[in-house]
Amino acid sequence: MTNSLKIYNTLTRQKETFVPIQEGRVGLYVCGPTVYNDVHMGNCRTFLSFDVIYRYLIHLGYKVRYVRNITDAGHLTDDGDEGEDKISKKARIDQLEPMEIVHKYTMGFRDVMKQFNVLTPNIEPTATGHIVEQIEMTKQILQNGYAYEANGTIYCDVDKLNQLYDYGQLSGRKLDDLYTNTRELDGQSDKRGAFDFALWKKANPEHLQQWQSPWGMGFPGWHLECSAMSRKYLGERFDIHGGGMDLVPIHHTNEIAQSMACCKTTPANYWMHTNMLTVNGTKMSKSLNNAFLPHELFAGSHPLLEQAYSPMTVRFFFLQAHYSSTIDFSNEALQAAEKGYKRLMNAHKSLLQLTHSGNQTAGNNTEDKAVLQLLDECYERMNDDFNTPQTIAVLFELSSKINAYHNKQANLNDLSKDTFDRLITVFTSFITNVLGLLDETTTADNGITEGLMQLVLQMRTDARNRKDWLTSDIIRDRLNDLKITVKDGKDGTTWGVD
RNA sequence: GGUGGGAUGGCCGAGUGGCUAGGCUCAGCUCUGCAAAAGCUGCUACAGCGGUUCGAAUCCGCUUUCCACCUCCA
Repeated sequence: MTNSLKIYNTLTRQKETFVPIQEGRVGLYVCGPTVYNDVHMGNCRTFLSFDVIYRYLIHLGYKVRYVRNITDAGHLTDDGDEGEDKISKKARIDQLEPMEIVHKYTMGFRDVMKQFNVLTPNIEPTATGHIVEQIEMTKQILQNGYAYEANGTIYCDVDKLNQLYDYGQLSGRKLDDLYTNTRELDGQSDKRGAFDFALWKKANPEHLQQWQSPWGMGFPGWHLECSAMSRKYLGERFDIHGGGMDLVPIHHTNEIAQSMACCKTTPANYWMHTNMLTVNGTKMSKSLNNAFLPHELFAGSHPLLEQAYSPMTVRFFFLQAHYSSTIDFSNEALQAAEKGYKRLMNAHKSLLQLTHSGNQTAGNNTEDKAVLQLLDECYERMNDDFNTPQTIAVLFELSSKINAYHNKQANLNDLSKDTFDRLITVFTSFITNVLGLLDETTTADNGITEGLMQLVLQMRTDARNRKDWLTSDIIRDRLNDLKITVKDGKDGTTWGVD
């Protein structure tokens, strides 16, 4: 089962069978957030996508080391040499220490990830915690002759590297074409080639974040941290490197350049890229002012939002599209997702309430086989490049069957005990472990709510037995006012929270 | 201008050269004291124009159109 996993590799532009470097183990690196501001929903989508990828790899039995960095230094705001550090710019504006900014937004990011039920990576390294490694890597690249110094800044020599390998392979472009078709940029005076990029930048005295280096006071370049940290924790060559699609042409292209220049190897075998979240067809981004913050979504407090949407509704909404497709945010789509999510979770709840007679012989072989087939399909769909929308479609088909068993519209004893047990195991683990969906209606109140509900529903049942429809309907209507749905079934009455 | 990716039924969103996506909405039926929930059924699409093929929404070409990247961005 595990060896049939296929992954779309940006590097080769095709789906490939996943073969880990070390059998049974996976090294996974994902580019994390720059903590100079709140993460918006577009950022979250990427981390949610890779969360499911991480979860499924674990589910398949792999021992995974998942590294996702926190960028707390570097990353210039401008493209020119006079650019300013994002972290220090924000610090100056807010009259705060850089470390204060970084701490605040790191905490905020972790809080949001927790709300979305995103698993914590095994390591969350920070750029400022790995200055030594970045200096070391810069030294090696200089020694290998693929970098040069100009006024205290170290640039990577892309032209020379391009003789070693195809620099533009990841983005599917030739360096020559890039030269002829790229707009002229200003302020590149120190660079020998237009696509050379800084490994280490000289810092001006007023620069808030700077460190001692062999080339004077400075700070690491835009892309070096990921190369240095992935190398440190996963090795010079590891299995999967991921991130948002917008990182392909510059950031990831230059990460490959750095690894080639330093270690003569491309860092990762499989490159996975998640697509963008759009709003009204346009990419969500901070600069366009169309970015929702997670808490605005949960509270419904953004002008474009008609209502609040829960974290699990949003998680489910994202998973209904493939990670490699754009997905458009709209109230209609989210409301549909909210209902679908509840339907799925209710089916799961119903499944856990079913009891099987224990008969090992299937009462209906066709039905038994159909269920087993659907359970296998869950794996087939996920093995096909983590196709969550198709997996969810299969889970909905199983939901219809579960609901029918639950409401005595179909006979549970059509299934053998083994099939029933497998249904519970697979359905539950896909909902809970693989897709990471939590039941938001569950409350930890020591069963008080459930006890009270049983009391109320018993009173209503008594009224119904007396044909006292007035009383029974008042109870039902009042519960509806509290957003509690009463469901009269053949085996009695159950309830659920809207 | 260059490069890449799209255009699917009322909405969202998968997918494959011939076989049901799925969810939401809507209509009908069953169940029900009535409803709700649930099950079943129906509405049935692949931007346009050519071409390849026994057969194409799926492959090729052209057209229209949208988006992303080429500047930090998940």
